[in-house]
Amino acid sequence: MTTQDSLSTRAGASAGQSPTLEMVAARAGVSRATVSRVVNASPKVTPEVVELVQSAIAELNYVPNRAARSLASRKTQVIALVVPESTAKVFDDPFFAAVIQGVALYLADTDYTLNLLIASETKSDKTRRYLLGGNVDGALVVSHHSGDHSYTRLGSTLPIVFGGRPINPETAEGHYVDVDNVAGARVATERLVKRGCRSIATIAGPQDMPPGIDRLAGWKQALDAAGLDDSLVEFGDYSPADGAAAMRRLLARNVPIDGLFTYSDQLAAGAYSVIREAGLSIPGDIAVVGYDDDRHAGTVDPPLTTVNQAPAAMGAKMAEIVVRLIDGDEVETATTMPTRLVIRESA
Amino acid sequence: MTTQDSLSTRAGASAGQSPTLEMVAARAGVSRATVSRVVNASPKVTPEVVELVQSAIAELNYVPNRAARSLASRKTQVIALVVPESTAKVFDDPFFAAVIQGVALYLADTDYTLNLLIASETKSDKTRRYLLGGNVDGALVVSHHSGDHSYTRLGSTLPIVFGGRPINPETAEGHYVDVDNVAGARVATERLVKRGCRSIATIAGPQDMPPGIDRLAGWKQALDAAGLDDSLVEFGDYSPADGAAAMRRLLARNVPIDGLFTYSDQLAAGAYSVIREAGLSIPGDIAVVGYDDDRHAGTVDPPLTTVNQAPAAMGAKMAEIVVRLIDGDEVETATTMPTRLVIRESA
DNA sequence: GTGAAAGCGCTAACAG
DNA sequence: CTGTTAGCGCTTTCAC
Repeated sequence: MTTQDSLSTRAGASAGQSPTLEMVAARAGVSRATVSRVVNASPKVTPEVVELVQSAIAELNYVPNRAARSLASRKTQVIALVVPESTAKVFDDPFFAAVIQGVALYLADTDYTLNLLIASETKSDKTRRYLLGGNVDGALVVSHHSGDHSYTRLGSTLPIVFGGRPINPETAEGHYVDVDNVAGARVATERLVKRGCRSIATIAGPQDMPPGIDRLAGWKQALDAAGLDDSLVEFGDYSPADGAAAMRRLLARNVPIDGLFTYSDQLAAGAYSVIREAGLSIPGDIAVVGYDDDRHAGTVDPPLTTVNQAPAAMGAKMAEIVVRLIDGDEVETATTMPTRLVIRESA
Repeated sequence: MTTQDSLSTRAGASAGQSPTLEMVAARAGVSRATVSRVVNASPKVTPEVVELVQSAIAELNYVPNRAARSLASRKTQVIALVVPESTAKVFDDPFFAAVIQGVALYLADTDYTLNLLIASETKSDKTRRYLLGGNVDGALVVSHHSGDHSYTRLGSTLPIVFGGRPINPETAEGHYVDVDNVAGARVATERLVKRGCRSIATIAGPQDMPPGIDRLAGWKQALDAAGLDDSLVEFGDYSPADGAAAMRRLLARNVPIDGLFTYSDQLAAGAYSVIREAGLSIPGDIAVVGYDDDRHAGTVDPPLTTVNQAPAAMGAKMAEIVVRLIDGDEVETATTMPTRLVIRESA
């Protein structure tokens, strides 16, 4: 008589309750152990029996229960992808979005499940405990701010790989895969040099994290190697607006500039508008090279020459590495992904 | 002496094996059932005992084992976020990225875990079975292509909510949250009308999916209400290049145009360049309103007046709804998120 | 090669 | 309000 109807939502399954391993065993006329072996592709099971079990599985449309399997095997088959909240802007960044995509795509072909976890700083404890509480087999951490390598400590307890080099590799534990930012920036800048630019400026990125530091370093290397002045640097953060502001500052120096390398395509977009406002042409007056090869790079006017980092590949690599780590393989601590200069029309 | 150090990665756990509920019980001098009650915040436990148990939990740094809990309670506490692979471009789209972020953020405050699942069309079966195999308590589906509502069928078996209205709401099962695209487009167009524009064109989006259809309809509604001509429509897809091409076609009609509404900010960006090429000014000659309020909207020149959809809020709403559905609550099938006109300088 | 038995860590009636 | 008793569905020695 009670209003238990709302329960139906859960109870509704009455029709086809998920078949259990036991039901498969009964149907195939073998023991549960055997079914388990077949499911786990154990080598020592008679081919005929395998056949038998498999068809039973198919007929019943059996799907192993993850929780049970996990409980019994003491493996979760779950890999956490941790995104520090301060870096939640990560989702705003095509680069990270692609990394995440790469991770998900790679894992889709394995038996691992991806646990997307955004970790708010206020409850970093909760996250930490979740990770160490035996709820995941391994973790991936992507973050903008190196400071977030607070998770670095987990490295000794749980297989973990970071996206991007930690601030202090010597100190940090855990593996990481990074893109070769200095080489990328160097090659980008060299493009400008070869083009004949003699006064090359840069709108650098945040210097509190590796990419910002490395790209600036790469720019310097190229300039120094060419014997050019390396004092034309202004800093920007992420948005086109930052790029515009930085470009204004650069122009305000009243020093002729014929080449520009920016920390990101977004920054370049901002610089574009200011350059144009100033009545200058691209690449005629100022040739510009960006970084990221984001989706807008090819459609801005003129199409932007930039550095492609294959972020999806990086994500896949990270995933591949945790999996290997979980399997107990030895993996070198650092993995560096190559970068590629994409030449379009801005330089 | 040996270089076995790297192995410590896995072996390190030897020190502190995760404490079990039983250990907590022993330490607190109560039964496991009581500890379980405390952990699950059961109302009927003496405050003193709660105290006792909680300190034992704290001391032991106990974290409940999800698999065991799930197995015993027959709930997984997992919500899947399904992203059809063809829509993997979703990660390229700031809108969807924000939706995902909204989902993750919302779930972070609940006891649910987010399972990011990219579903390749080739193995949609695998995905389907995974979802129905009792591995998740509910699912969220975000996709560009309405066709992907193939997952629509799961609605009757598993709590599921879609992002965006299905092609055919009457036929589809499951709940969905959508943004009010027609209202958004109408308001955007009305802005143009109020501004005094009498010849308002539109660069519409793909007509094979709801947003494209709805935004075009909203534009028409505003025009019809004002008694203006609604024949100035050209179609574009996603890129600025499409927008440029469509604008060219519009201009080629040789009909005076003083207002333009575009399906997206990207399309507007393309239109911008063509309008300028034609020697026309914005908003002087042609006022333009975009849609999406993407991160570039505020930095283009002139800053674009556009429609903001609060994608993160939509994601949070989707998450909130599945959770309610899982709890057995009744929730209206359709939820519509409001839209907001962001007035800048282009109109 | 296959089966039997014993749990994995936790929740859920059911007593008391 | 708290303890007892059974499992949840699967893996895993250990015999046969």
